[in-house]
Amino acid sequence: MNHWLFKTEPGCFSFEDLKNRSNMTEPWDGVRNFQARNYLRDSVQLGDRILFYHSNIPEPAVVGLAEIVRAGYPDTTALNPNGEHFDPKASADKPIWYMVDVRYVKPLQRIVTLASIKQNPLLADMQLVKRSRLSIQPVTADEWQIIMIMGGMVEGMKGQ
DNA sequence: GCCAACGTTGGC
DNA sequence: GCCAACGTTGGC
Repeated sequence: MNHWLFKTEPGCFSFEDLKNRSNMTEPWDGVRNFQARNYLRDSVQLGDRILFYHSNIPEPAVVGLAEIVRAGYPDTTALNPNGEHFDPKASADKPIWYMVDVRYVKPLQRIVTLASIKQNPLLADMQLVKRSRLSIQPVTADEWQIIMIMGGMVEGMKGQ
């Protein structure tokens, strides 16, 4: 199983919004970056776990956990000329863009801010630190575990 | 709202 | 196929 970090602007779609969706599930569409697309198309698998990250706010942070409930499939919002994610180069035959479905799991006990991630030398190699603009990022098992500890999700380590 | 980082586009 | 120009992201 792989781990990922998915970024979103909470003003656009937040972790709370995900919780309020039917079945707490939402298609993760509109990704228009090739590197992120490649992850969605080729690497993200059913059951993979997600760090849900809020960007573009005063205190950017990982706020909760989600999971993949459907692996990559064509992002049809690229075919809708009236939608904001329309791409004239995409077609049903060659969709270009891909999406996955994600489901709400649970919030972190404590959010893990970008500032605290940057301060942790064990997380210095995280994509979030090194390539901050990428909206879909792989997270290693070690990094995941550290975030879980920082987020108060590991028994006996709350309050650290 | 500024600006650095960086991905994408397009002229040659 | 190089690389300058341009657009977007996202932290601050």
